[in-house]
Amino acid sequence: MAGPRVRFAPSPTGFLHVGSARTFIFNWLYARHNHGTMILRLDDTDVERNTQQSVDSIFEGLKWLGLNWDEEYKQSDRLDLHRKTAWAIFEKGLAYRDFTPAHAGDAEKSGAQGAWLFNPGARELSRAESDRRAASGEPFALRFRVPRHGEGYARTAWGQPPSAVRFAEGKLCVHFNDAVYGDQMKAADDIEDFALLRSDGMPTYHLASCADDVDLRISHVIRGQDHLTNTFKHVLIFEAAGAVSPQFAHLPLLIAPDGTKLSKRRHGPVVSVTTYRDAGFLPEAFINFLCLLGWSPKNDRENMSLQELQDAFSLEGINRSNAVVNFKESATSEPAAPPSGDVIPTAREASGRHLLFPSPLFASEETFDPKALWLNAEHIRALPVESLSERLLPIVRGEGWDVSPEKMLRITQLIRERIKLLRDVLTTADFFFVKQLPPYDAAELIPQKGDSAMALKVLTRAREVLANVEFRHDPLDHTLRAAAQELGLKAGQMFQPIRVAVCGRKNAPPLFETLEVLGKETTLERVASAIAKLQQGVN
RNA sequence: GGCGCUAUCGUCUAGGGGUUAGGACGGAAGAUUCUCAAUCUUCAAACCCGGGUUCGAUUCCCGGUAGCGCUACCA
Repeated sequence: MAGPRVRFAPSPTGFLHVGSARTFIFNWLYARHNHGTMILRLDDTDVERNTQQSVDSIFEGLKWLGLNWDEEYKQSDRLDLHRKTAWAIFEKGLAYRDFTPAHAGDAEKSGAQGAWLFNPGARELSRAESDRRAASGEPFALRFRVPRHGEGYARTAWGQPPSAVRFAEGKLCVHFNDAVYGDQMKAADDIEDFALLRSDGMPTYHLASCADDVDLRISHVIRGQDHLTNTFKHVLIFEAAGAVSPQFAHLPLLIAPDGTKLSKRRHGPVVSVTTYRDAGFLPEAFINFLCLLGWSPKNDRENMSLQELQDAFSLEGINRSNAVVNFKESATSEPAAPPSGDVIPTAREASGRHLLFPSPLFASEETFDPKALWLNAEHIRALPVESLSERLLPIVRGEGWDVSPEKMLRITQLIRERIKLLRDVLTTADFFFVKQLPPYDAAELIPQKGDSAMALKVLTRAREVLANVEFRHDPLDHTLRAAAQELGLKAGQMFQPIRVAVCGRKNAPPLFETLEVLGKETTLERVASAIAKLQQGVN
């Protein structure tokens, strides 16, 4: 295959978060748009922090997105390649052993003066001396010998015309071109002698990443902008390894409304992909949303299918400034006690389950970026009813409610314009599923410009009339309107008490369709108990 | 501290030397309707600051400021 080869290379140190998901999606889109190859590579060289649990949750997130990849690798399987690459660089004289002990994580920031470049003495160590100390078992890190001004770099591998290393403005500079950020140049004297191999022999991220990119023939590296300045090091490694650098494209970062980077610690579950899945986002809507952060098709299109995204995607559409994922932070801060009942979906109350713990995972709708919700609603409406219904069914059943697929389909038609998240089915259509309506205030039964006597009159009449009508839309319509006229009421005044009696609330799908699905028996039962409720209130 | 990147409505963005600075979400108002939703109409809402270049800068250049990133034997 002649197309580009791109990779998504997460390090398994946590769940899949939205920023990583977007990086994955952009890589995928680029690969598919250009008939290339999508590679998944687990960058797991940090044995301390990697966990299997994290690997699992990353796969879980990717599986939900539903975007496939063509090849899969794990860096920990390829350590030999990394080491071989490192030592080849060493043999060229472009890396050296540093016997200086690693500083134990302290912040010796070298304060006022410039950045740290290398440890004194390590660079100049003769090869013989270096070999001797290594042979004696003394631990060392292998460091890259970043070309320095006045060190005769021309004698090394550097300096040939296509080199990334060149003189500019009297300084030795490293250069590369980024598809998003354009030409990038940095003085070599601002790049420290970074490590290739740790003293335990494990490759560092920089080395492993580049060695694998070479070996896997990666043509385009599309990743977060947090790697932009690392790229100077990478370009150096590629060249030292005798390889041509891939084309780089760095993505603007996704940040939280408070301007800081997204972190689970600070911002809670809204940064995890599975939260969106569990809240009832459609993967295609979530993908659509993420694509609009930091990329634009430049034609005002927003609501797009996967295929449309794939057709429209290009690196030129990526912009350079960070984008805010506009979720509500207050709703997600985890220790904040569940304040009042309104956080708890009524469906849960009704079913009497999970009552005590409104999991932050299912934080209210207001938690999510409004645009994400809007897009999700758009995608929900764009779905064929049958397929929407199929997705809703397991959610309803998961709540312990039994519905037949046939009934679910009819309900779906009534709610599809009324839900933003799949899970909203539980709060929007609950009255279709429960046998017993959750308690509601009898005052709700009272129509506009009416009193409880009017409500009683309406419901009493409705009970008589409904007992003798066929439960289909038109007969219901005619009968109830006629009843209203007969009672000298406006249609709305007639319908509202019935709606509340039957749904337990004022806001619900259209009345006749609702009654049709509910059926005569349930309807009459609920009207009867509403009448009882009213009579109770009167006494 | 050093180095780098960025800066258009609240948010996501389009645009570009001369525009009524466009779209979307969200907000407000109205229409429609048996409520809600959907739909439609309308409204409010932005070029970070200061210098240059220019007949003219929001756009180009420089400086400032702010935000973010990197500055690890993390990735």
